[in-house]
Amino acid sequence: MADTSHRPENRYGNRPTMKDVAARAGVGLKTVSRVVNGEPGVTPDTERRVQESIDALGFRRNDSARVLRKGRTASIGLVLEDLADPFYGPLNRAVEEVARAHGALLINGSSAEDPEREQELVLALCARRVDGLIVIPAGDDHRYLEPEIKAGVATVFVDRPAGRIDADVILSDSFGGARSGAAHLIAHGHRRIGFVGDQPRIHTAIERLRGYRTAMADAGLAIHDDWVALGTTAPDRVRDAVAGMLAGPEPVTAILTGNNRVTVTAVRVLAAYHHPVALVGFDDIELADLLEPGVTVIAQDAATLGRTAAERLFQRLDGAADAPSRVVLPTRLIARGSGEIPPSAER
Amino acid sequence: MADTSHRPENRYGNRPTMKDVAARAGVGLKTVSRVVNGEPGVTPDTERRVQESIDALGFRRNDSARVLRKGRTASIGLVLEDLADPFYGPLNRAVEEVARAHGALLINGSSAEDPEREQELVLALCARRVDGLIVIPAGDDHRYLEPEIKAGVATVFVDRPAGRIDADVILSDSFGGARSGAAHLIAHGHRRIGFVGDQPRIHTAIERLRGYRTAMADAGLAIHDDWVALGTTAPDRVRDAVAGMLAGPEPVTAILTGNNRVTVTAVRVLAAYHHPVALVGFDDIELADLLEPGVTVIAQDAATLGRTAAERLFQRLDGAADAPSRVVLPTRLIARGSGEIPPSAER
DNA sequence: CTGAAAGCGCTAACAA
DNA sequence: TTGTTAGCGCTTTCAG
Repeated sequence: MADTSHRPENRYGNRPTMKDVAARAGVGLKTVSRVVNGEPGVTPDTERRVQESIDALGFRRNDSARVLRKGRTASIGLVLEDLADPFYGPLNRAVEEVARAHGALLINGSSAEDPEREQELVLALCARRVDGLIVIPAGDDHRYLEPEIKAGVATVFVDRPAGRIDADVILSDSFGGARSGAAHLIAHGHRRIGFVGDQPRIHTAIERLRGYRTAMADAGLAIHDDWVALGTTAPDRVRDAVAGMLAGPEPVTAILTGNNRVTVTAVRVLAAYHHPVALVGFDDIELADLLEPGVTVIAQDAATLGRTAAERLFQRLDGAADAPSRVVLPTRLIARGSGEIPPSAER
Repeated sequence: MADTSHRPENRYGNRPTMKDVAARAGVGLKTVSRVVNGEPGVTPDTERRVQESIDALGFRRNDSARVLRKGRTASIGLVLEDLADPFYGPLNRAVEEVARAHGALLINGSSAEDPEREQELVLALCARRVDGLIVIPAGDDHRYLEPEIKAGVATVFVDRPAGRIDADVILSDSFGGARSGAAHLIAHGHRRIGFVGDQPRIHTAIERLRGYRTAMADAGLAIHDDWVALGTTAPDRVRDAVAGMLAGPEPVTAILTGNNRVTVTAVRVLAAYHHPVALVGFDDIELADLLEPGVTVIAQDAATLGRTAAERLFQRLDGAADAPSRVVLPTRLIARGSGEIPPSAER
């Protein structure tokens, strides 16, 4: 145990404070503060002496104290569903880049699609006094955020709208995207089309289902009960859902999947199936173009979703006080083969 | 503009403090603190009155102030290369889960493979007084961290070792993995094998190259200069590198790629090539099993990497003072077809 | 069981 | 140009 410490013990291990630096440099506390923060009004000579003390002591400003005094933490929180889901990677990164451009750090966490965990996380972030919050909601009731928002925590929702409160939101056009996906399959001759989506609690799941229903109705096609399956994205659940649609009395000839997790599993199931079945997936997935057939998808732009949300957040932080807005980004259908497979001959 | 505020203005928008709660409940400040923190020694009746005030005022404890006083922030920092890279998603998530289990929040950021940005981020995290740091290094000199570590910031490196300082590190067996990948190709009859890797500044790139060289040497095979290409993972660079190896005077019949980003581009190039070329990729990639041929990979377990690192970090935070350790996790070769393609007939 | 006082490390406001 | 004083909102200490 080396005994080099001649500095007073303090709670951060053994960190020098501005006071220590000031003492060593033989100047006042405020002078150190000025040097550390690059404020004007310090002789080059004094500055040099202070800087020397800083280096010698290994001083690093304690931002916790600074935050307490200044009232802004220069950090924002991002709550998403799953940090490991590739869909959220680009979104996360885009938010980070905007935050960085504004000198803010990013604190983030996964709700794991659990409303309670979402709330717990969000409130923990509020206790840390993040300046703003970007939330991909898991729950559908965000009234718990009202006092926070009233207290000045800027909040933007992405990917799904807030529940029961009025707030900024950035969405992809789930309804339109799903509708065009289903219409695409119909245009290629399909009449019996299945929809495998996410849990009905999730807004996008419902919207995509609605898009599918609308396209079917527009084409005058009835939907058999067995053709719609909402639920978790667990591979087993998806596997069963797809198998069910393929095996029933009115087997589908095409499937529309509700998100990237579902698509990946559906691709696996269909690859092993004895008959060609058409597939359109919501969300683009890596390597989709190289599969045989390529996977036709309705792509959303996750990075733009994140960037737009973060920019909106910083507008709010910079004082924008207009009414909450709702931005809906378009989706894009990318035909790669799987969505253009014609209905297979009757069994 | 509603004028409901009869509370004193303070800097966080308009947030009530413990003092406000105390005043309203007609109790002392410390009593509020006790209730908020669930400390014993408060009459049920008093507690009820305080709780009522808390709810009415929408009070939320200011953790910044708490942190200043207590010295621990209950947050850890994670610096990785790119939040959008699917390889880091599971790692990130695993770290988050461990942090959560320990009641800590996760602050994270991307170094974008830029040593300066890494340092900037790390020091910003230190200024926030994160309790600990998990770093996937971009740079190769971490002496800038010495004062921080000495001051008590626990630090664990993952995926790549620290440069010029002694610290805990969790790695995958890059050397062994690459060696087995190359040996696998050799066992399948290849003699001219190329290696396309990441930038030579990156430790794993060098280790994997070394694994490749060792396997070749073990088999008594010479390596032509054109067969090794290190550089960025930009698709264009990889495309050119692969094309070069395929076109030279001594064209390769098989390729070993150095990470997931490189593999994805190599798969694209080879899919468009007129000749079958064998491929083994470092890192598993989603849907690799469904391509034709399936992509043979050397898989590392990113989640375990992250979990192990986080657990080590919390051991340190809980006082573990043993010498820095180095953990090397095994990799696993998954044969799916592309690595078992025999050398193609001479042109 | 309860509360008053001191102080965490910093910055704002003012004085010298 | 420099330093002093008074907090930021909380927890710790110690006295009622």
